[in-house]
Amino acid sequence: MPTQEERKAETRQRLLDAAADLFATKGVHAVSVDALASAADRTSGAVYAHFGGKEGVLAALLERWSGQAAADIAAELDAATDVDDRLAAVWRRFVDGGAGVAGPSSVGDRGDAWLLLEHELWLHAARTPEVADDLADRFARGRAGMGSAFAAWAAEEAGGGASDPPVPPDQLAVLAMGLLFGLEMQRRVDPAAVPDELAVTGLRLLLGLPAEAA
Amino acid sequence: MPTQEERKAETRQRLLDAAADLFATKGVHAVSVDALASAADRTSGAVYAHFGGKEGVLAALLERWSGQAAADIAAELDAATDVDDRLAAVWRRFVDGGAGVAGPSSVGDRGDAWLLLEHELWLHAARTPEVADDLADRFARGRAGMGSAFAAWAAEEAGGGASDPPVPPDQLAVLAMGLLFGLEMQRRVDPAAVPDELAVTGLRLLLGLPAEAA
DNA sequence: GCACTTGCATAGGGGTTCCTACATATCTAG
DNA sequence: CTAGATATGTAGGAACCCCTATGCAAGTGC
Repeated sequence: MPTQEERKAETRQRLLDAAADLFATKGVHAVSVDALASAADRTSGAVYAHFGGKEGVLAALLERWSGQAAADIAAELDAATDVDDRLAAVWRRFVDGGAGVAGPSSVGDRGDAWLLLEHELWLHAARTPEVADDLADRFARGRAGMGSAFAAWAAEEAGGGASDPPVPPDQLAVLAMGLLFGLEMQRRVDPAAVPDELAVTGLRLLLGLPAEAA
Repeated sequence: MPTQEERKAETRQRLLDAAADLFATKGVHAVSVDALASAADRTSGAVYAHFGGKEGVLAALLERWSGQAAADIAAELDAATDVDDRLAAVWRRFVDGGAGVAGPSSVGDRGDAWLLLEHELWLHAARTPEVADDLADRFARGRAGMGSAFAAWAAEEAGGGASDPPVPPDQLAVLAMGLLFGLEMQRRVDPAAVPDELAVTGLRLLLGLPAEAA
């Protein structure tokens, strides 16, 4: 006998999970409210009671992910030891998709769908100023995570005699995030054009390192 | 008394222009066939006679632009003289949008809408393998244009004693295009995060040049 | 000038979607 | 146990959209 609040929380979770999956794989516009609800074993009534409509679901999804991606990337950066390993890990995170995107329970078979949704959100935000502000926060958090990681390991390597990064960490994060997004866009339609090594090389160049590891 | 072929060509042009404008500003899914036709002062019948449906319009739009963007970028690269000027011009081309996007006659007031459509096409292609091939060609042409320009001016500067680019021109083009796309994505939702100088700096770094001009 | 073709308009069927009342089941308080 | 509150299911109206069938007018070949 679950309490009411638990019931409510569960359907909310189910709806968001289903939305994350369906929106990413089929596209937001291709998913009807009924289809979304039914994928969550609920009906459209629940959707409107919770979110007021499809738009509300989208907004809730955005909020749910805010910060998580940033934390994920930062964690990834701290995990590996070698510079190239770290860079490769960051790139891989982009290519393979973030963890927990489809929710903890129903991990979708295709983890790489999150980027599609990210682009869908971006497209939506680019035409809707209020949403743009949200997405700007999202990006800013991601940059902050990367930036602090860059700063940390730059300081760490300064002792090792490595060269200073050519631009301040926060700006470096903008460039790195940009490169990651843009390379992934090309890779998605033509994987051969963007081998993993090239991505690492690009990141190395932005860091002011030689193209290839010594 | 226009000939039949002229009539046909004009409506085709009108439909494509209207589609370019509407698709970019409102998004493909938000534009009905009737709305599209009516914006071109025609009716849905004409749309189906010409393109068979909305999908066909999209494909025709893609074809119309193929190569043009590539040529534009290459031309832009050749026009300026200073390296930074060239890089800034490339970046500006991205920010302000390509010329002739909305057709020669009805230049839309917002030239920057083409990137939104580019993303829309990308999103569509990422879920539709046949379309992905088309878009891959499109990207490849863009890279080829940039790559040859890079190669040309690298050779030119080799005499001047400048350092070699750190990676071959074709790979450089992949990185540069990636950076441009990714920076524009961030700029769109948060212009302050991506000042023009930062974009130029990023491109300089990819070219193996110091972050700031001497 | 006349049959023929072609380009586009018109009208409407069939399906889908969004959203809203209302009904029902489930939980909560006293 | 009962009454009320709350969460979700159910049903349906109204709008919208895609697409096809058909009509008409404008160009074309003879």
